[in-house]
Amino acid sequence: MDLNKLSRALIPDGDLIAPEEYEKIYPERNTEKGACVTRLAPSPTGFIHLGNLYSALADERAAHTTGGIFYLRIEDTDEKRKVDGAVESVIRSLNYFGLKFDEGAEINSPLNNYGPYYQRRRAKIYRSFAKKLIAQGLAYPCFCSAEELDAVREKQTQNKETTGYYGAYAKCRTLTESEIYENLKNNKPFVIRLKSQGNIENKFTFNDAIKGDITVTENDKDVVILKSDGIPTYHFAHAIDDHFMRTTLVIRGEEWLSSLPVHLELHKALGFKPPRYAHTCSLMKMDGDTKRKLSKRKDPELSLDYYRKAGYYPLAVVKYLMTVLNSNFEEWQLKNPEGDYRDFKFKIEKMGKSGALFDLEKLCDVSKTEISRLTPEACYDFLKEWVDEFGAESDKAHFENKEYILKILNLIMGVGGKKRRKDIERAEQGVKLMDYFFDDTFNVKDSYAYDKNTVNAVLEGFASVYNPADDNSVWFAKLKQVAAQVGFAAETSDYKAAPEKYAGSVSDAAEILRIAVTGMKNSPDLCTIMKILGKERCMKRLAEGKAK
RNA sequence: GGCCCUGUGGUCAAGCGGUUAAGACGGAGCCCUCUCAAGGCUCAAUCCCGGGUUCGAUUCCCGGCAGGGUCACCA
Repeated sequence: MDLNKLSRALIPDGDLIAPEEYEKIYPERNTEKGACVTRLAPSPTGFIHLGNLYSALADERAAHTTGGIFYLRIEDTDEKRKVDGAVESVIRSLNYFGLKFDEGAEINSPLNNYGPYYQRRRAKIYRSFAKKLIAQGLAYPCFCSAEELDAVREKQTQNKETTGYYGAYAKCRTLTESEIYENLKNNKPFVIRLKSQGNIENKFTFNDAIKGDITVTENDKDVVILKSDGIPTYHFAHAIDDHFMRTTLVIRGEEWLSSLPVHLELHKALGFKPPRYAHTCSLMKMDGDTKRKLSKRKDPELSLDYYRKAGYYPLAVVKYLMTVLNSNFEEWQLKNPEGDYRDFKFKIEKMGKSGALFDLEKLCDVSKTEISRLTPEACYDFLKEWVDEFGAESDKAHFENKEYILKILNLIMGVGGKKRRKDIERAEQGVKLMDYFFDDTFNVKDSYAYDKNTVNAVLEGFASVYNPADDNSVWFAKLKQVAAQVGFAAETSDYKAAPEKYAGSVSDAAEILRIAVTGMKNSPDLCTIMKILGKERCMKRLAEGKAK
């Protein structure tokens, strides 16, 4: 059979560039030795969740800790998956979490010499190589219909054989020249398949950057490389793109591990040196009582927009993910509390071999800690940004008064101060925490544990002696005095020694006062709160807080 | 079902033939204290099971078991 003629018949495109030329068009990158070139290669569904960020972070760190390049390629070979605005959404989401691409789709970069970065726009490259493979006898046309393939698969399943297009099942592998041209003449749709040279009996060991040595068998499936619409499958596009975009480290989910033999064979057939692979374990989620991989379809609450909306501090999300990525990150951070996570020596080899359960509680802890380290100004900016986008009207109005919010953050939340409080775990909840500082959102949540007379005696008593100029000790001394007047123990120790002698202790008096002023049993330092609220507002609350 | 990966407290996990089996989150308790938060201290809690190899296995080997992944003209 004249294979050159066949390749021209199958790929008649007149505008193809010879395969050899591409080595010159996309030369090796002149990065330093050891530099990793990595990529994020999403399909343009526009929906990215925590799992994607996790893997993107691994890519980004691997590149940027080695002086390499992190680029964005869009795998849009499946038309059905396309969503408008998806690419911008990916970039925006990643930027929000501080991850930046050096190169790629929709990135304005001087490094953009390896494009186009959309696979659909690379059709010529793929077709040029498919043509070459056909001419070499390493690929062939397959005219089987979906129905025929289904029937074969069903038969294989029944016979408990491995499903797929291989060996004797690869019907079109042995088509005669005249059969092929007859089919072409009849415009019968076809795909191009790899003519696998592998043998399923042969095992070989492959080294994965994360999993270590993995023993697999050679591929013997004649996988589709060009679909009937002339667009490549993932496998073929991956081999060509990662080669010509000069990716050195392919980091991808472990769901790809099983098709690794295909990819290796494809590289061999194309004459490419395969990149290093790192198959990451996916982030898991508890579903009932079993673990399950995070899923786009099933877990919309894990979309990155969800975290933005809930107001998690973006850096905290990244740091949480870092702890999952490299478990020694946490220790490093403990030793370098001021350290930028970018200074941590990320190692792809240190990544865990088993899927980690996503731990929301831990994320919350990291988020709280990060926010507590902020200066009041930085915290204000963070909260303000959230309020502008997601806050209620009342929140927006409150945040117009920056000085007042800063006072609250500074003194009450202890943000940035020595006496750190970790009250704010995310913007949504932090903003709510401030409600009682404003008259329109102040409401009484807790109720008094004492009778009307006692409550009112405490409130009236304190109102009559309160002076906002008092410092903390004077303020507390006055409270003790009022407490004693209504039959409470002025010293907690006295109360503990003989509870039957008192109606309560000074802390009970404080509770009454606290409920009147903040509406809650629990709050930060009351004396400071009252100073921020101002005398007028305090007196009003003391008066209105009286038991009816 | 075939094939591949994984298996240390509730969770994330150090460990890499001999350890009192780190640390973090969470839990419990105590201290501090006007309550809460924070902080300090303390405690409970782990090597999937069975065989080997070895003077000695969490660690190495084999077999189970369990969990995950994958078997498309989807990525």
